[in-house]
Amino acid sequence: MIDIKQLRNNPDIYKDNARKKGVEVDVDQLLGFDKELQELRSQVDEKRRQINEHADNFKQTQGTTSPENNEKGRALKKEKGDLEHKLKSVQLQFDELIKKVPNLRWQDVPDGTSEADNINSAPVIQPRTFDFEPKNHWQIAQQRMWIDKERAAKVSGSRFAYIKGDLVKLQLAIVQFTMNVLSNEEVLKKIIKDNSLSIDSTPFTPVLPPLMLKEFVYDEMDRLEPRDDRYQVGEEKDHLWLQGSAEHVVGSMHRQEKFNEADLPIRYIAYATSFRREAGTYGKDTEGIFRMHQFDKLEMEVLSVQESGIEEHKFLIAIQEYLMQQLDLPYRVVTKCAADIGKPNARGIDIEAWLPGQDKYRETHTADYMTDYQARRLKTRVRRSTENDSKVELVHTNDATAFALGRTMIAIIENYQTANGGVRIPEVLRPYMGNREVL
RNA sequence: GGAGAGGUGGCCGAGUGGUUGAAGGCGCACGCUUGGAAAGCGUGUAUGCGGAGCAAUCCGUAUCGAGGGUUCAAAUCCCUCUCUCUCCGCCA
Repeated sequence: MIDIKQLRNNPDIYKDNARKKGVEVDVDQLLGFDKELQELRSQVDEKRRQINEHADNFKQTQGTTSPENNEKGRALKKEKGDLEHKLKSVQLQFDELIKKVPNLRWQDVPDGTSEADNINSAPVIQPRTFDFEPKNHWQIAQQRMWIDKERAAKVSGSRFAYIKGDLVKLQLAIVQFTMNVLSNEEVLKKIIKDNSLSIDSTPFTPVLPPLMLKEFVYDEMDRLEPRDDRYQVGEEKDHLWLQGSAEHVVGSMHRQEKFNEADLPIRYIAYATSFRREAGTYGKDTEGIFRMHQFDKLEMEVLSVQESGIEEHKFLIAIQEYLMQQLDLPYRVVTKCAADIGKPNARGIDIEAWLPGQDKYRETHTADYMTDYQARRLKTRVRRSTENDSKVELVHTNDATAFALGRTMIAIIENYQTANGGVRIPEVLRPYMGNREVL
C-alpha cells in the first residue's frame, strides 16, 4: 500500500504513475474519502474527549453519581457511536480504493505499454553453437525417463509431473550449491566488491517456509490477486492459500515486527514448492515442465533500511548473474518497463536463459524491489537511532529468484546436451553429484 | 479430537473497575564520577492519527493478542475468535 500522506501532497505523480503502469484508479475519489475521514476522525476524537472528561468528574467521588449524570454519559456515548459508524463505512471504502493505487516506479524504469517494451541486454553469456540439431528438454528428458507427465496426469491432471532419477539428483545438487554460495560471506563480499556496491555482507539464512498462508496476510503482501492464479485450501474451514512463490510466505514472516537497525539487513534463501493455477495459459508451453502447477524454487528475500533498498535490489540481481555464470548458462538481462513490473513493484528485472531447444530466451529469474509498499500493510518496521533521536520507519523489501529449479534444469539439459543425447553436468555441480561428469 | 494454562512496553514481569501509557527489573541512551573503564548515582527511554509552534516541545485521541459487549468509566467484568504452551489421544 502507498503512503496516503505522499499522495495528498503529490496526487499528480500518483495519477501519472498509475497511468504509466496501466492501472485504473480514481485518485480524486480517494482524496475525497481521505478528507472525509480526517473530519470524522477529529469529530470522534472530540466526542471521546467529552466522554473522558465526563467520566473524570466521578473520580473524586469514587463512583457516587446521579441518574442525570448517567443519562448524560449515555447520550454522549450514543453520539460517539453514530459518528464511529459513519467513520467505519468511509474507512472501508477508503481501504478498498487505496489498495488499488500502485507503487511508484523507480526513476530509471523505462516507459512502455506491454512486455514488448521491455529492454533486453546483449547476451551476457553467449549462446553456444551446436554442430548438431539441439533437442528440447522434453525430448531428452522423456527419452531418459526423467519426466513422467502421463502418469502425473492420471493422478493429478495436466501440468503436473513426476521428476525422476538423475534429474532429482541434479535438483538437489543445485539446491546445495546455491545454499552454500549464499551462506558464504566471502563469496558475497566478492560480488559486492565486483559490483561496486556499498552494503553489508550478511549471509543469507536458509529457510524452509510453510507453504500455506492466511488470506489476509496474502492480501497484505499484495500478492493474493489475481486469485484465479491461486489455489485455496479448505475454503470454508481453514481460509488458507497455497503460496505462489516463497516470497509470499517469507516476506510476510516478520509482519507486525519492529527491528533494531543493527538487525538489518535480514537475508533469506528459501527452498519451497510454489503453486500456480496458470489460469489463462491454456495451450501455452504445454511441452515438458516449463510451466507447471507446482514447481520448486530457491528464492531470496531481503528486508533492509530504506537507503540500501536499491542496492540490495542490485545485489540480488548481481547474485542471480553470478549464479548463472557459475552454471555457465547463456543469458541476458531484461529491464522491465512500467507496464510490466507489477503493481507493488518499484523496479523489476528478469533474467532470461537461452534455450537452444526452443531457439529462444525464456524467463528463469525475476527480481522485485518493492520499496516500503509491502511493509506498510505488514507493519514490518525498524527503529532507527541517531544522536538523541529515535524514529521508527518501514523496512524496504526485495525478493528475487535464486533458481527456479524446473526451468534451470531445462536450461542445463538444453545447453549441456551432447550429440548422442547425453547431458554434461555443469562443473560447479559435480562435487554434489559424486564428481560425475554426465547425467 | 479431549482437558488445562496463558498472550501486558525492546525484553522480563506487576497489575480484578476510576489516581495506570501502564509499578519494578533488565537492556539501551545521555550526564555525574574516573587518568580511562567497571561499579555507583542521576535523568531519559512505545507507536498511530489530528491540532498548535521556526523549533526543543506541547495539547487531544487511540493502542495491554483481535473483534464485540456491560458501565458515567475497562489492561481489569462478559462473549466470540485467534495464537502459544502443558498433559492425553491420533499420526509423518
